[in-house]
Amino acid sequence: MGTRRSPGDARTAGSPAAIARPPARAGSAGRAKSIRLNENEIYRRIYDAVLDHRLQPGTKLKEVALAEAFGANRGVVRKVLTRLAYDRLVALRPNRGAVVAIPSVEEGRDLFAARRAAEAAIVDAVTRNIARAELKELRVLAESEREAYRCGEVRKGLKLSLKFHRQLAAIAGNGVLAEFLDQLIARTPLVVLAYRGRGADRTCSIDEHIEIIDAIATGNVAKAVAAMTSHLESLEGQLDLSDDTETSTDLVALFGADGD
Amino acid sequence: MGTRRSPGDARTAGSPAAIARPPARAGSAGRAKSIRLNENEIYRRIYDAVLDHRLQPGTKLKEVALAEAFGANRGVVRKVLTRLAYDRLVALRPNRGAVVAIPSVEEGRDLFAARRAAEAAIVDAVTRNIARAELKELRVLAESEREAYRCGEVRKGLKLSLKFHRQLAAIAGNGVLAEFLDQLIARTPLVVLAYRGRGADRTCSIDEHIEIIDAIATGNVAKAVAAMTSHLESLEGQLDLSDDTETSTDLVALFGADGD
DNA sequence: CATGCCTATTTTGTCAACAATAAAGAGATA
DNA sequence: TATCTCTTTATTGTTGACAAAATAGGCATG
Repeated sequence: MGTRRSPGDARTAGSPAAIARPPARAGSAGRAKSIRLNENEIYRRIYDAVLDHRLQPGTKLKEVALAEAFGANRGVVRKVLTRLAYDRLVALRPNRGAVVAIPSVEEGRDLFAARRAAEAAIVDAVTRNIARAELKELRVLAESEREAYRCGEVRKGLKLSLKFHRQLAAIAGNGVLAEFLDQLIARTPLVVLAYRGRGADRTCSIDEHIEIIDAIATGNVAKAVAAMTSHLESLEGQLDLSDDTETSTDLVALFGADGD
Repeated sequence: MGTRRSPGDARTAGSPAAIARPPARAGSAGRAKSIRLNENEIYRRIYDAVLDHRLQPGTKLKEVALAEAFGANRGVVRKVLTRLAYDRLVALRPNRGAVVAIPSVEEGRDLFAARRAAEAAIVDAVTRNIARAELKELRVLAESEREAYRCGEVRKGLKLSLKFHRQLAAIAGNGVLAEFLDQLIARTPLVVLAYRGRGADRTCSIDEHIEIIDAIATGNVAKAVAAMTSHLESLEGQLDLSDDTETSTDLVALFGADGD
């Protein structure tokens, strides 16, 4: 059952094989033998690939190619794609297959607004209830994040940065909110990737994380919430979410131009 | 996502056929002929059945029975169940089939807390931005809701009540938040059904909806948010979400009892 | 030379048979 | 009579073949 197409043409950043390969660097560079992976593992691989910026928005995800890459059945891949579509990480167009989702600017803005709402509630609860040990853990986490960035390990830093937000949600102790935030966090990298402006490499500024922790330690709820809110606003501010974009908008801009 | 236990046994309130039948009263009482339904319609039917309190938590949903009821393939039913599981409306136990979800007390509390956070953000945005026409629409909606309850049409009233909350989300204009709220709204009836205390029939008190509208009309953001918050708290207050329940707790209580 | 139509190939969607697992029931034994 | 085990039945899970749709490429035509 040949994928006979030449490797050259898919200029897609992540070839199926590259996605299938675990995030680790190529130890035995030769063959990533694709041992049979089960549904959850496949899901996790693709999920992580999106979080790691290894999958560009718009990349087509063909069922057979993925099936081969993961050494799995096509039906399994199909189920995974369905789950990812539910997470809004991929878009499933009827009869036309799956692509990595391309969030619209509006979706991007809504996403950040939703994060502000959710994380404000989380920080509120955390500030009222946090134990000393949990606070300590947060500091340790932030410290290793800073360390990762200092050593230039951006991917690890990014991962720890996400973990910081998740950890806060866990401390807040609301499973429903935590799950929602998880979905929002997973979608954020796609927005960042699609709309990053000039120098927006560091997704979360580490200093702001520490500011948040300090504010929480204060016990001042309003201050802690404000710290989180401004952190998210600063993150959003690094993006270019002005009204244009949207593929069709290219045409609109073209027609609207006075260049005739 | 635990949800094990089946204390009262699935004394299946809704037979598959009853679920399949559209919410309308039996016009031609004889055979609900079950014309082939597609995936989305089946999904909607079950979804509505949960919202309408026609499906009790814990009811077993067998694949073949549903397939026959809907005149559909088993594979289609399976996909629908997967989607519903993602919505947390059904619990999918490996190799043991699907049941209508039985939310835990903790999940119930988290759900209401999440609703407070989400709807506070929504009311905040709405109060700042609402147009006169939209305000008018809200009043009309609340009025027809009151009318439905006055005429004893509880099911219609309940549906309009949910619509009120959704409408607010729509006015707020944040698609991501609206979608999240939609999921929370869908799960609420299950919590109500599982934990309703004494006389908790009216799920949303209509007067409180009108109070919310009035507060929004004022333009006072804090007041509007407070109105929504207290509305949700009053709703939650009608439930019995004390710490017990949870099947395992039955055992604990049993062993802990001094009856020996 | 560009454009529209038609065929070939790729890709997705559906289904039905088969396999694996859990529930139910019968029978035996203490 | 209660309990345990073994067999039978019912239900879920998986796979592969088949059908339908969309894309891509070639061909004729204006």
